[in-house]
Amino acid sequence: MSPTDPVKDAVVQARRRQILEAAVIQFSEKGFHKTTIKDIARRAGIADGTIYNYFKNKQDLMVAMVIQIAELAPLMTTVQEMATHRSVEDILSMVLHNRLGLMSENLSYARAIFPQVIAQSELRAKFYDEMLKPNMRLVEQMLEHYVQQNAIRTLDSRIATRIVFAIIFGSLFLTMLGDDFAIENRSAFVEGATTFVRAALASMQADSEETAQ
Amino acid sequence: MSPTDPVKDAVVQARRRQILEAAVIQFSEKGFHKTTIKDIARRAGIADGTIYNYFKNKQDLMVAMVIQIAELAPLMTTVQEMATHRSVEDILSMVLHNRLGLMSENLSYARAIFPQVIAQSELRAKFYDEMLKPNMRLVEQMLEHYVQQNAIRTLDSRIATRIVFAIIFGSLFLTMLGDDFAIENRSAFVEGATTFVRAALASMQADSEETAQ
Amino acid sequence: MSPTDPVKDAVVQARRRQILEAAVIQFSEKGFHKTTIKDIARRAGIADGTIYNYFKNKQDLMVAMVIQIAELAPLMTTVQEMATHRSVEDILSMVLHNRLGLMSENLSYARAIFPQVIAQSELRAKFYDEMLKPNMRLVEQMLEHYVQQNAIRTLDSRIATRIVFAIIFGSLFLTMLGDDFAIENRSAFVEGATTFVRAALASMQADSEETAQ
Amino acid sequence: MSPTDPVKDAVVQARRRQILEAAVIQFSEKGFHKTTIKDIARRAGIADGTIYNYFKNKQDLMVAMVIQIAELAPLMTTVQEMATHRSVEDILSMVLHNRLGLMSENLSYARAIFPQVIAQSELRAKFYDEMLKPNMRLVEQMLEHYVQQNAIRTLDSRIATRIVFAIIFGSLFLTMLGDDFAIENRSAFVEGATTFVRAALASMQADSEETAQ
DNA sequence: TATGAATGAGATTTCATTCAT
DNA sequence: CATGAATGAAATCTCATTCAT
Repeated sequence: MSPTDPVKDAVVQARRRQILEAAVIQFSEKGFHKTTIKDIARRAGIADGTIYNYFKNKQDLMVAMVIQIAELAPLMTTVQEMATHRSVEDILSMVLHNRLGLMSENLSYARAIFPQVIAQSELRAKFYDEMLKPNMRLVEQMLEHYVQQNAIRTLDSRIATRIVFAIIFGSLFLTMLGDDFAIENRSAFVEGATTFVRAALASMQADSEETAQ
Repeated sequence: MSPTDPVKDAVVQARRRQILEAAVIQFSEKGFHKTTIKDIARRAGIADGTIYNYFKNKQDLMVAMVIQIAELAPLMTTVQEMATHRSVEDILSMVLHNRLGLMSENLSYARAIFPQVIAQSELRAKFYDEMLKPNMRLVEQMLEHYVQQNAIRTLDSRIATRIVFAIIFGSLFLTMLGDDFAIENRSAFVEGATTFVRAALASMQADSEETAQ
Repeated sequence: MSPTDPVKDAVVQARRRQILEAAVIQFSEKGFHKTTIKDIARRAGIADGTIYNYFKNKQDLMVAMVIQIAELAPLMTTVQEMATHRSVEDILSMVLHNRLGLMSENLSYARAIFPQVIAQSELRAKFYDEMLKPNMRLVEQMLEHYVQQNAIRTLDSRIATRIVFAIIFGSLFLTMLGDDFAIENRSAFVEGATTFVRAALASMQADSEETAQ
Repeated sequence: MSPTDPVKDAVVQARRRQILEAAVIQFSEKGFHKTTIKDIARRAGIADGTIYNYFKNKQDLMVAMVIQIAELAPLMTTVQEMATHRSVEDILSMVLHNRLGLMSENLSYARAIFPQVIAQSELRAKFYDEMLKPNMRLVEQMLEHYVQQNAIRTLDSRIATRIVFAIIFGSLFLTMLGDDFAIENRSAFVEGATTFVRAALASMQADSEETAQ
């Protein structure tokens, strides 16, 4: 068996997934610190010690989760595909839809990782560098592109990007804080947010056109 | 000395504040769990045991912080004062300015409490009921008021409210995640967000007027 | 390995016994509260934490001791075996011999548990219900039996029972208080007590016979 | 004010009594270790620190209680008064009545001190030397006296003494263990015990007379 | 003398991690 | 690889005692 035996590799990956799934559930229910390795092992149906064959330590489980979240989120390709064909508004609508959907589908992940991502600078840096920054950069560049084409103006693209991401993470926040309305009317809320962003862009575009005249 | 002796009361309050300040700093730097009672005591310049003369236990420090944050935030009166004199856009601008300012001034508090507020349902409920819900309700009612006056239309006031609060908390989130731009260009960002919201409202209002014709 | 694996079970029982023995010695020497978990662990030759794999907490060690004392004391069967063949005096002699012997052989246990059995109502109830009450009831019923056969009279069997048990526990008490004579002349004392009880019964029986005539 | 100022002395004694009473109640209810100095101070209606003006430390409260119990129990004089006038049986009856009565009247004291008296060798020695030993010695000597007068025989006076005291402490024990019958039928039980001891003595005396003939 | 806030030593308990089987 | 008992560091919290007022 070579060190890259594909069968063994698949087994290892399956085990890692099994453990991570158990950990996500536990962390999201009880928080990182109140969850014990025993809790995770029980839920995964394995022995405590086995976890240490797949993860360096408890903290490493969190790191793996952040990485997995980052990998789970291929905003890039989707956006790039659309970028050539659509208007700014369409792109931003799509981003909002896509991200908000992703987050509510993975609410357990969010509850599991965000407390630690906020609290631990190491994890924070990882999340920012591997997930947030690339995605923001992408949207930013796209907006720059449209600005240069005079399709939109006035608003600094870095600020606009941050407003969009603020709406995304803010929505997640409201959901995590248990706001019933945001939870129960998710699709209406997503529509509303999209309309809102579209309206703002349209308005500002109109303004800039007027100014340009 | 009666149980409500004012001098003693002031001393007690001062001690509580001294301890809470030390705790906020430590929690925001190292997180709730990695901060020990000894850490807090040292930073406050007192003995470990003294903390327990002012707070029931470590968790009680968190609860006190959440309560203090809620008390620190008199959105209500401010909004109500303005509500009679200004336009919707002005009100929302004010809310955004006010809340975003408050949050970045209390970033330590945010870093200290949010990980636990997300992770602990008890704390979450306290934060939601005492801070978030009343403030959202207030903005919601104000929007309802303008809707009835035909000053704005189309957008469900509950959704609009949530978008505004999402922008607020989302911005806080980006800041807590260490987004340099949001931190370094706070005032520009606040301006941008305000402009954005104004533009969206204006646009939607225009739409509704057209529709109404 | 099933949850009732006999080998594992034996190992667990052995560990529990090892820990309990260490605890009994320490408790009897220093008392429950002055004995630390570390003391017990050291004497048992294990780590502090290991104790908690076998006992819920420190108090649980006391409970286990009381239960063990109760199980250690099969007065019942012994008495019942004899009841058909012997006289009252023989039975009571046997009970005295048996109990006094048991107690001085387990003086460490007595010193370990009685302070807590007296002080804690929960433990007191357990000791009374599982050890004292059944044994007293047994003697009581036996005396009732002889009373109905006219073999003895006059004395209320519940009172007689309590006198016998008072002698037993009182002797234990004197021993625990360090009365040298009671300790050094145990067998003479046991003989004396037996003679004493026999004499009392004989005398009262004689009285009742005279009265009956 | 001289160091033996009687007024001051009386005040000091009153304070000590006040504190000790509070301590006895608390110790008997919650046990020595679960009772805090604060508990005692509250019940006595004074401040924590004040207790330390009257007692060296918490342990000293126990010592004071044992001394007080010893002083409370003037068996000596009573016995000595009677010794010249009465029979052995009367004396022993009196001793039983007196001691059993004393103990049930001071059940709180018993519950407060015995757990510690058993557990702490220092306290045990004090109790034995100052309370138990003198009283046992007294009864012993009295029995010796009657033995020499041929009023009684056969039974070793040291053993007889211990049986009597075993009955006394054993009764206390049953009471402390919560035996309802012993508690509710105290006087019947005391009568029974007296009858029992009388009967035993009478019987043994008869035996010895027969043997002597 | 009385007070009660401050102290800090010390005990219990938890639990991540290791490692022999 | 899997297991889970053993480990012991570390943290919270209590409370007897002190001492400035």
